[in-house]
Amino acid sequence: MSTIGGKSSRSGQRATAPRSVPKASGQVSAPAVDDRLFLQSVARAIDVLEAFAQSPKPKSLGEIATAAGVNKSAAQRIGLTLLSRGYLERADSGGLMLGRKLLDRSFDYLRSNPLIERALPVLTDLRKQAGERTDLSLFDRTTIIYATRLQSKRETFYATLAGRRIPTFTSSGGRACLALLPDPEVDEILERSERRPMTPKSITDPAKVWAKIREARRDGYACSVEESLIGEIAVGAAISDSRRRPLGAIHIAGSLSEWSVEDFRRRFAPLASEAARALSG
Amino acid sequence: MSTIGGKSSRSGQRATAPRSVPKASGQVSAPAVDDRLFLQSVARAIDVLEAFAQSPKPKSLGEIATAAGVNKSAAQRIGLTLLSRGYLERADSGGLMLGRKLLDRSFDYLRSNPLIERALPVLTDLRKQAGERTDLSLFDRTTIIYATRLQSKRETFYATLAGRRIPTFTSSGGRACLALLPDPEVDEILERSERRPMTPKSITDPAKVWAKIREARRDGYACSVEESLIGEIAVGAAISDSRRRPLGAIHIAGSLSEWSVEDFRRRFAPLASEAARALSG
DNA sequence: AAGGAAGTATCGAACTTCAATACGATCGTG
DNA sequence: CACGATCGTATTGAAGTTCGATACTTCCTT
Repeated sequence: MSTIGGKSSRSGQRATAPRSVPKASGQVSAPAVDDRLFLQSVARAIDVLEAFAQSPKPKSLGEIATAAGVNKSAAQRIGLTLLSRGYLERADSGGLMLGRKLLDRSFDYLRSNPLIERALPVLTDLRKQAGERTDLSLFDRTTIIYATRLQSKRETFYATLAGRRIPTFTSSGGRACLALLPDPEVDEILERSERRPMTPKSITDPAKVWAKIREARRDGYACSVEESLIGEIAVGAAISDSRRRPLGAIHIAGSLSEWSVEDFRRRFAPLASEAARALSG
Repeated sequence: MSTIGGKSSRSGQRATAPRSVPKASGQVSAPAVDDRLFLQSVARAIDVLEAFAQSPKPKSLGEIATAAGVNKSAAQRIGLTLLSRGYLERADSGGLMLGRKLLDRSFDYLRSNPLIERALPVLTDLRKQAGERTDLSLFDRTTIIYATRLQSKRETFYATLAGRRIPTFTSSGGRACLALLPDPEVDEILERSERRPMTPKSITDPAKVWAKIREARRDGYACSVEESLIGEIAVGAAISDSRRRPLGAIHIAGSLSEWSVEDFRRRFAPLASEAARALSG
């Protein structure tokens, strides 16, 4: 997957009306841009970086070219440029891999997001009080992104990393966010979502997801049991802005080996809801 | 700060020998690139993103242009391109701010780094055993980057975020890394480091830093007291590869309000060292 | 009402980028 | 040991993509 239009997107007709550039793929959310203001080489550099999302192993220039959908010359130019800036690094094998500089940018992002700054002390207290993993997620339409994760025990690798995305409709916090939206918008998001289940227990049938969302509207929080990880239960409560638009959610996650579904909900749902309310404006 | 050559870096002489492109600024570590394989527009797009490092607030196109050292037209093109890909977002104020997609890239990076995957369970156990904050940092010559942070109590905002950089010579883990390097290389790193103290207690005098490094060579770990944050003590032990080159370090950090320097060292230095040894190969 | 700043849009020039190609080195295999 | 396949690297002519100045509109501030 990569930019669609292949060859030359902006060629030939110079005096035409503004054409919009098609988005890469996947989630359709970012705004389109007038053709003549669109920088092809920048977009392709992004394609190269994003090519590592599928498999983040070191790649040769040829592999990069294939994965990013550019020719070898472009891979060479882009690769060397990103290398010189630290966004790619040389692997011991000689190939190119993602570079440490990427961490700097995400640090800047985290630092720039006021919600995260406000939420962190609340999350910390919550984790201490609950004794279970506590996450802050950011709502991004069809997916949510975990921005901060405070684990309490040993967790799976992916349960500890910030930046991970999960379909909104399978996650407790995501459903809590959906519960704040008007019906048509929920439908649109469900429509656009990739309906592949993360676990055998994932609820993917729109009707059943809708039932969970209505439940969340009633209760003020949402719950998911083994829908993103077998053996895990989570409750989530949405954080909203002043116009009650969802910004993200607070999650509390625990293990079914230690809790019954009912006990977990009873105990932690109020904590999550209260924390989320404190952060909403 | 941005690319140096201002106007046209690669103009005129087509048939010249390869010239290297000067690095942007700051840390000199990334390799230079042959002029003719260097993508100016990609580099400028990076400049734009990096412009938010100084102050991550939303910026107008004019502010971006100034901060990144490009003209307004370039800021417009780059800004819109990055916006269309989600690496910038529109702020409520109308300006542009960093976008959530940045988190995806750093997630890919974290996921791609085998050390991090191996270290996380070790770190988790260590945090549980120590009951104090436990960090994994990556060695990057003049600076270290915190890649994973497992807090135990309420911490300052910056002590919780991954991606943060700190001068190698002030950090416990950084000094433990330096202790593995040959003398001239240490000198070179100290030379290149920005010697601005992070706190009044920061040791910046090269001779005194060297004393700490020798101490680390003797003990197998390093210690820093209030050098990056007032009231904080930390011990760090280096993780090395098969050739004993430093890859990063394990840090254990606690509060001076709860520990004396000696007690803290005695108790946690062995834990950090053992964990680091387990991860070295 | 004037002045300023912001976002947006346009355009011709030409510099930067493009893609094909070539070269030397390495590697694994027949 | 030679062969073919890939790798990273480097070069080149062509032209398309990018450049930067400029202008327009809108919105605030003074």
